[in-house]
Formats: sequence, structure tokens, C-alpha cells
Amino acid sequence: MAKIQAVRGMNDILPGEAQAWLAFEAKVEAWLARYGYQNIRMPLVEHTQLFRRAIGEATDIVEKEMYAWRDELNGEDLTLRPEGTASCVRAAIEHSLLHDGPKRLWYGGPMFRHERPQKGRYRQFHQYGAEALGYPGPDVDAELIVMCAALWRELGLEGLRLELNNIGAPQERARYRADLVRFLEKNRERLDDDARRRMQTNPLRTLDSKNPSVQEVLSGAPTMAAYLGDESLGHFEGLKRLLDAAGVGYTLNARLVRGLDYYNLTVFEWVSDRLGAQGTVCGGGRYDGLFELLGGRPTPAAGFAMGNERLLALVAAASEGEAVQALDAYVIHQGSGTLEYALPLAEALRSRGYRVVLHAGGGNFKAQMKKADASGAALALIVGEDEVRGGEVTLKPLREAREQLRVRKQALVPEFEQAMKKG
RNA sequence: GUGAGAGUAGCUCAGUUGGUUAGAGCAUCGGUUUGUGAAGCCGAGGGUCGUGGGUUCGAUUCCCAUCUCUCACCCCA
Repeated sequence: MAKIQAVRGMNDILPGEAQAWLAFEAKVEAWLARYGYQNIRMPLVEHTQLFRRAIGEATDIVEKEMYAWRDELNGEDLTLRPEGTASCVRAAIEHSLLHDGPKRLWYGGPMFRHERPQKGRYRQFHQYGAEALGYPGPDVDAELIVMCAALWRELGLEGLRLELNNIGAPQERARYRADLVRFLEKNRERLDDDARRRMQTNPLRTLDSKNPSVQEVLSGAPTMAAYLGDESLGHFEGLKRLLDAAGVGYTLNARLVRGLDYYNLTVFEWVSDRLGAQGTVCGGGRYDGLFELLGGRPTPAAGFAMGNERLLALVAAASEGEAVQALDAYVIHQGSGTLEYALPLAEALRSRGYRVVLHAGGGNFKAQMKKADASGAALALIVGEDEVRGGEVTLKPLREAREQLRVRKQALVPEFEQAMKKG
């Protein structure tokens, strides 16, 4: 039989790793709560139209990265979510979540993009996202950024750089874009293939070219800043003032545009240089037009999403060897009637909150002792025919040289607590 | 989607200038006195050498294709 493997780019998170995931998730979720963000859980599958409209027809995600299919049962066009913001805003509109004022929300879970996998990039990957809905900013813009800085500190991450840009209002960007395309057209023959292609798909990205001769041409290109009105400039100044006040450093990056169409004004990315080519660990910005685009009332909003795999890669590099979750007790039973005797004892300890494994799968006494040792448990509980006859149970410390003791089974819980305290 | 590198035991890797039963360490399992684990010692299991084809008397080794993984391009979390 040919063996079946996991789908390319979709990885199992095995027990060894899952421990780090649980710890990471606990930290992140506590941190989100501390800033007053409330959890929301959206489906993994949405109508394809949601993403086409929200993210933009001409984006890479919509053009070639979506897991989209037609449901043969009823003819619906469906898509595995490639990101969370569109779903979150859809849910906010659908359930009138902002009827009693603005909301701070967070979500987490898997996202799906059909790209070629590489380091830090997978077809199923995981994000946490935070969205501040109904706030015009720049106060929440600053809050979103400042809270990230706090999380990096808590996770012990160093060397993360904040890149910041102001892409203005949609009309401002459109005028700039038109002028930029005109400029690029005029210099078409001096551009490389890549720049000519981007000129069509995403003209602002042309500015990002790594080709020196293209960069030379671009030095004469119009700049975004000249197209921004007082309101846009004022918003950005306000944000920068708040970041300065919070002591969060940033670097301005005029080429930072981001791949999704819905952004305006503030856009930002947290970047690491320790992750290879996929260095963006968190990205976000303001998207004041998205509610209307999805059929809602005009509503200002901003948010970010962070990539768990990328952050965990940095966490793993930062802290080697997390403590493994250890068992408190491993219960050995050998002989007729001992399992029936041991089972309720194990349950009694578990109901007190202890981690207890009751040996399963047979094996002689010695084999069971070996398993107990290998399990990492602090204590072995031994139940043989002897103990059953006497109404007792033996407690044997496995991690330090202490005498084992035999106790009445009625006294197991207090005696066990005693023994655990000494260890 | 394009390019480059890599696939030998559960893991990390040797190895064969083409030749008989393919190795090590770790891990697993068993033994080392009876109901007592870890170290040491002894032993065992586990590989169609990624898959398919070609060249050859003979292929894990050479050639081709294919799949998978890794990294990079593109783009992004």
C-alpha cells in the first residue's frame, strides 16, 4: 500500500513542538486580554467573494494563492481563509457588533495560502490577529504597535525592527499611483522585466526593486509624501508622537506598501533579520474603507496579524530547552485484581489535579518500573497483590534517594501530597 | 509557478572507485536472581538505500524521469 503523506506545506505539530505552542498561545492570549481585546472565532471557510472584494482582485493572494473551489452540492464558491481581517469585519457587520460602540477584537488559528513552501512560509500557517474596529486613530494605531512591542519583550525577542509608512487616503494614493505609472511608462525602456511586470500589477512595488540601474531611474520618480494632504500628514504625525512618548523606535520605509488593497494611512511591519527571506513577523495597518467595501456603514478600523510559526522560530532560538511537562505519578499494577484496585486510586489523585498515568498494555513488574522511570514521573505508585490484600499502596520516589513507603489506601491522597511536597 | 541542493533504520549520519548476508551512535525491546527504574555489560528487532525505468553478467552506487523535503526568486504572517 502506498503511504499517504500530509499535504505539501501543511505540517503536523508533533508533541515535542506542541508544548512550545501551548506556552506561546497562553502568553499571547493573556497579553491580548490585558489590552482589553475580546476573542472572536470565525469559520475557516467563507464565500470566495468576501476575499476577492476585501483583499483586492489584483493581489497575489487572490490571483494565485487561494484554496478556492465550487461546492458541488449546492454550487457555492467557497475559499479557505487566506487571512483573518476580512472574516472579522464581515462578522462585525453581519452581527452589528458595533451597535453599542467600537470594539477591540482578536482571533487566532490557521490560514491557508497556496504558495511554494520555504522557511517561514507554509500553505497552512497560523496567525493571531487583533482588530480595533470603530476607532479613527491615531490613538489605536499607536496602541496596536505599542502592544506588540510589549509582547516581544515578554517573549524575550530581540532585534525586531518596526517599519512604518503612511500611504495616505485612497484618493491621494490613486493620484500618486497614476503619476508614478506615467513616470514609469516614460522610462519604460530603462526598466527591467520585473519592474515592467510590477508596473502593471502593483506599481508602488516597483519602488522596491533591488536592481541598481532600476533604482537609478527611480531616483527621479515622484514621491508619495508630495501627494499627502494635511489630514493624512496630521494623522501620521500624531502616531509618531505617541510612539515617541511610549519609547517605541521605528524606521520610516517609503517603499512599505503591503500586499492587501484595503490599507490606508498607517501601515507597519515588524521585521527580523534572523529568519531568512521571510522576515516579517507581524504586519498591519489602518483600513478605513473595508466596512463599506463589504456592505457595512463607513467605519474606521485598524489591526495587525502576526505569524505564529515565524515568532516561534525566534522564541525557540531565544530560549533553548523549555521544561517538559512532567507527570506526578505512574501507577504500576501487577497481579489479579490489581487493576480494579488501582483505577479508582488514580482517579482520586487526578480529581485533586495531579497528572497520573495508569500503566496500560501489560508487561511484567520490571518493565512497568522502566516505563515509570522513562515517563519522568516524580513518584511510582505500586499496586501488587500484596498491597491489595492489605488495603494499601506503595509510594516510591523516583527522582531522589528516599525510602519508599506503604500507606493505607484511605490515606493515599494526604500521603501523596506529603510525598510530593518533599520532592 | 521558476531555480538550486538533498533523499541510506524511529532520529543523526557513515559506506560502496558497480560485486556475495548494507553499518555506527542514539532510541526501542529483552537479559543481567524472586515485586523495584536510571549506569555498566550482553543480546535482539528494525532498511524493497524515496519511487519508477534505463545501462550492465550484476545497481543502494552510473544515467533519465518522477515524488518529497530544504533553501532562494516572487510575495507575504
